[in-house]
Order: sequence, then structure tokens, then C-alpha cells
Amino acid sequence: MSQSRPRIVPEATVARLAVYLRVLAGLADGGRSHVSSGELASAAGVNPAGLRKDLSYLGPCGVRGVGYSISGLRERLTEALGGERSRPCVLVGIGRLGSALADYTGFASRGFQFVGLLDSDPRTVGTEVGGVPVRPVEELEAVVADTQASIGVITTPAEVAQSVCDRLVTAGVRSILNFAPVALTVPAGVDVRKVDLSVELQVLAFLDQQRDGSPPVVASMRTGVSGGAR
Amino acid sequence: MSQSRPRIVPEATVARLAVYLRVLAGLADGGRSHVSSGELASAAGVNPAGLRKDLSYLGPCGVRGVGYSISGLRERLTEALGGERSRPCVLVGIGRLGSALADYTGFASRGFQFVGLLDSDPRTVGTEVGGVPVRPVEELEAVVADTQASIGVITTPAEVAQSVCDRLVTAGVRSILNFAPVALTVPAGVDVRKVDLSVELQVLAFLDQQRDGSPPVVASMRTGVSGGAR
DNA sequence: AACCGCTTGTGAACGCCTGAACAAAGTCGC
DNA sequence: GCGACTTTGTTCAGGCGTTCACAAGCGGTT
Ligand SMILES: NC(=O)c1ccc[n+]([C@@H]2O[C@H](COP(=O)([O-])OP(=O)(O)OC[C@H]3O[C@@H](n4cnc5c(N)ncnc54)[C@H](O)[C@@H]3O)[C@@H](O)[C@H]2O)c1
Ligand SMILES: NC(=O)c1ccc[n+]([C@@H]2O[C@H](COP(=O)([O-])OP(=O)(O)OC[C@H]3O[C@@H](n4cnc5c(N)ncnc54)[C@H](O)[C@@H]3O)[C@@H](O)[C@H]2O)c1
Repeated sequence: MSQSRPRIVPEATVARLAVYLRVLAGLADGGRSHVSSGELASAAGVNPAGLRKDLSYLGPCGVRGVGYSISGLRERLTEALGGERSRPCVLVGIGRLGSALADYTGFASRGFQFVGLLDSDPRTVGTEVGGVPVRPVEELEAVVADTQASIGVITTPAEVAQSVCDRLVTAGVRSILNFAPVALTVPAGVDVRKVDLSVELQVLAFLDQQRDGSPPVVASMRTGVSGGAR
Repeated sequence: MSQSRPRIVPEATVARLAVYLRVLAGLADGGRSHVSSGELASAAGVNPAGLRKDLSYLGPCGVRGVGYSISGLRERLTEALGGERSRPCVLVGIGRLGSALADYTGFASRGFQFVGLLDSDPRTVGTEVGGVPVRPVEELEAVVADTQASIGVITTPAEVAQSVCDRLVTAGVRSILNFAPVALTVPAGVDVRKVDLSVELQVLAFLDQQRDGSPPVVASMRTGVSGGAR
């Protein structure tokens, strides 16, 4: 048997692996047992060769001439992305966006559970969202300690995002997803990912304007699922 | 005078320009008149040299030895990103996430206005979100035509996202922001940007797991505002 | 048992983006 | 008016990521 060698995996690849896993979940219901790279790539919106390279980071996963075993690949991807164990997350700022996230059922199927909801507004504290009670932000450290949450999601106003971030980090959270439109500063060893919806719209507006203007199109990047497919 | 030469701007740069613009907006209130690249870069969470390179795509914007004029740079960035004119957007799928977006005031300040809200649920149709009435999805084409919307945002369940997308494109929308976890297929000339929150969490989980495990760290990418700052 | 077609896995080239170092240029102080 | 300092704009090299193209391997068939 070949030993599993944990090669170095590019972060861009990791993001796509998550997409492949989701596509596979939808494909498993079809009664099929195998998929080809071309089929998977089409469903995921990527290049077939790139998909194969992505999967090759996990070592050989497929069978030549046949394709990839759907169930086998699901297991492999699931393990690579952190296993099936439930990952506790805390969410700070239960406003419009925070409520939508807390109430979303799509995360649980991936193993993410919002076990701690925190807000500073007394009117929000005490209510329940998605079956989880909202607790006062003062209890942040206690909640993180109790739940052993490793991921923190910030949906507070921008002004307080950095302070919330600092408290999360101090409490032991080492992965943060930030929706507030500020660049968070964190110590080394802490990962931050930012979701900036205004920027997304602004980029679309730029592309729109540029399209109407001069032919010199923007250098297309590989991020996202840009057009081109017929 | 030097003619404005619309150089080719990398898409990654465009995204950062939007961030700079927002930072400048917050900085303009401070009464300052000029900023250095180092200061701006720090506030935006990027490298100073990279920031200067980004700005240089717009031609010389600063004054050597002094820095960048805040008001001047704001104008330049605003123009580069599509001008100040209000951009009409339509939003399809007024559920939890869609409502949060429609009700968010942060987009209007950037010129984005949700002038059309569409949903298929009779209980949602007729209600108002953010002062805009929700209309039946059957009127999608009419709404796009009336409002001349150039940007469409999809927050429907994944199963119907592609059909909604097709209708938006047929109606004339050429820029789409997709929150549904599917890869949309669009004709050439249409831009799609995807926001996939499950993937964001999954990547964080992966990094988390890898950090606890072996030293071979993932090849860090430039996307997002990853850690490292002191 | 050998052949054939299909699909994976990988090697290499290309292009883009990033980070650092350097020269140009303008301003402030004397 | 001149010098020195500050900060920009640019050039250079390096790293990643993507893409193409091909060899290797497996299953099915004759
Ligand atoms: N569509 C959107 O809602 C949207 C879009 C883009 C960006 N954002 C960003 O996401 C964040 C949240 O947006 P929102 O629309 O949900 O705002 P919101 O005002 O509806 O919610 C913010 C919540 O944070 C809570 N809060 C404030 N200070 C807090 C603190 N110190 N500790 C804990 N909780 C605190 C408030 O009580 C409120 O419930 C903002 O930074 C916003 O810029 C939102
Ligand atoms: N936190 C979140 O809410 C979250 C997180 C990640 C991804 N998403 C994705 O965003 C999308 C929306 O999520 P949500 O939580 O708001 O779901 P939701 O069920 O609350 O809202 C979906 C809305 O779309 C409407 N709809 C259904 N079919 C339609 C059609 N054919 N035309 C127009 N409208 C239609 C429904 O009536 C409903 O109002 C989903 O694809 C979901 O996977 C949501």
C-alpha cells in the first residue's frame, strides 16, 4: 500500500475541492457509481485538466479508463477538507446578515454548526435564531471556551469588527470569516478570509463599463466562474 | 497635457481599487488632505509597493515627496470604477439572504441601488424590503426593461439559479452576482461572479486542520486578507 | 492472450500577480 | 538657489496558478 503523502496544496485548489465535493453530493443521488474528470469539471465550471491536477494533490484517486468512484472520491475529499467531524462556529453580530447565516441549513450538511450566537443589542439577545439562543457579546470568551469553537464569523458593523476580532483571537479562535468592510489585523497563525460584497458589485460595474467602452478588456482572472461556456 | 490612456487593468487590481476607495472615504472625514502609499496600504491590508502599482494603472495619481491627494484620488478611483452614476440592480430571490442584501444601506453609497426585487413566493410578493416592493418573478423581463438594470443578483435556491440566470441574460443583464451554490453557464460577454460561503468556511476548516497537523503549510495565496500582520 | 479505446496523472510552458529594490521627481528647509 | 529628504512610479526577478499535451494504465473486447 502506498503511504499517504500530504503534499502541499495550493489554497486555490482547496477552494475548488470544496466545490467538487458539493457537486459530488448532488451527483451521488443519481445512482451513478463513477464520473469522469470532464463531467465533473463541467458541473463545477472548471477546466478538466485543472480538476485532475487538483485531485492529484491528494494522490491517485481515480481509475484510468473508468473515472473516479463517486463514493470513494467523496470520502477522500471529505477527509482532505477536515473530516466529517462537526465544526463548531461562533457568529458575532446577529443582524440582518448574521441572522440569515445562522438560519441557513446549508452549512450543517458540511459539518459547520453555529453553536454560539452573540450580539450586543439587548433586543436581540435572548431571541433564538435557528434554534440557538443569542447571547450577550460579553460572554464571547465563555462561549468560545465552552463550545471549543475554532471558527469565528464576524457580521458586526465595521467599526467594532477589529475589536471583536481581537477578542475572538484572544479567546482561542484561529480561523475567522469577516463580512465587515475592513481589513482585519491578526497575529501570525490566525487565518482570515474576507467576504466583501460591495467589492464584488464594484468589480461587476467596472467590467460593465469597460465592456461598453474600449476593446482593451481587463485581464481575466481565474477567480469565479466567468463566462465563456456556451 | 497627457492623454488618459486606458491601460489594461488586472481584475485583482480592480477589486483592490474598490477597497482603496472605501478606505479613502473613511479617511476623508479626518480632515486630512494627503495620504502616503504606506498609510493607505496599511489601512487596506496590502503591500505598499503593490498599492502604488495598482494606482499606476490609472496613470500618475500622486505627487512625489508628498503622497496622494485624498479628494483627487477619490475622484480618480470613482471614475475608474464606473463613475458616480447610480447603477440599477435587480435581485431575484427575496429570502433570508436576499432580504438582508436588499435592506443593506451600504450599497447605495457606492451607487448601487436595488430597483427591482423579485420572488416566486406569493407570501413574499407584495411586501416591501428597503422601501422597494417585491414583485412576482414572472415580471422579471419587464422589470429589467423598465429599470434598465445592468446587474443582476441571484439569491434563489440552487435548483432554479440557472433558469433565473438565463432569464436575466435574455432580458439584457450582462453582469451577475451569484450566491447560489452552483456554477452558472452564461454566454460569452456576460460576467458572473460567485460568492460561495460554504467554500469559505471549508477553506478555513482545511487551514485549521492543516495547522494542527504537519508543518507543510498550504501555499498561501494573495486572495483575501490572510494573516501575517503583527 | 493481445489489442484497442478511454481516462487518468504528470511534466512543461506560459502568463499573471506579487514583492522588493531603484531611480526620478518634487518639496521643504536653509 | 541649492541640497537633502521624502515619496512616488517603474523595473526586475520570483512564485503560483493555469493550460496544453502526452505517456501510462486499466477495462473491455475479440
Ligand atoms: N447585505 C448585508 O447585510 C451586508 C452586505 C455587505 C456587507 N455587510 C456588512 O456586514 C455587517 C453586518 O451587516 P448587517 O446588514 O447585518 O448589519 P446589522 O446592523 O443588521 O447587524 C449588525 C449587528 O451587529 C450587532 N452589533 C453591533 N455592535 C456589536 C458588538 N460590539 N458586538 C456584537 N454585536 C454587535 C448589532 O446589534 C446588530 O445586530 C456590516 O459590517 C456590513 O457592512 C452587510
Ligand atoms: N446564509 C444564507 O442564507 C446562505 C448562505 C450561503 C448560501 N446561500 C444560498 O443563497 C441562496 C438563498 O439562500 P436563502 O437562505 O436566502 O434561502 P431562502 O429559502 O430563505 O430564500 C430563497 C428565496 O428564493 C425564492 N425563490 C424560489 N424559487 C424562485 C424562483 N424560481 N424565482 C424567484 N424566486 C424564487 C423563494 O421564494 C425564497 O424567498 C441559496 O441558494 C442558498 O444556498 C445562502
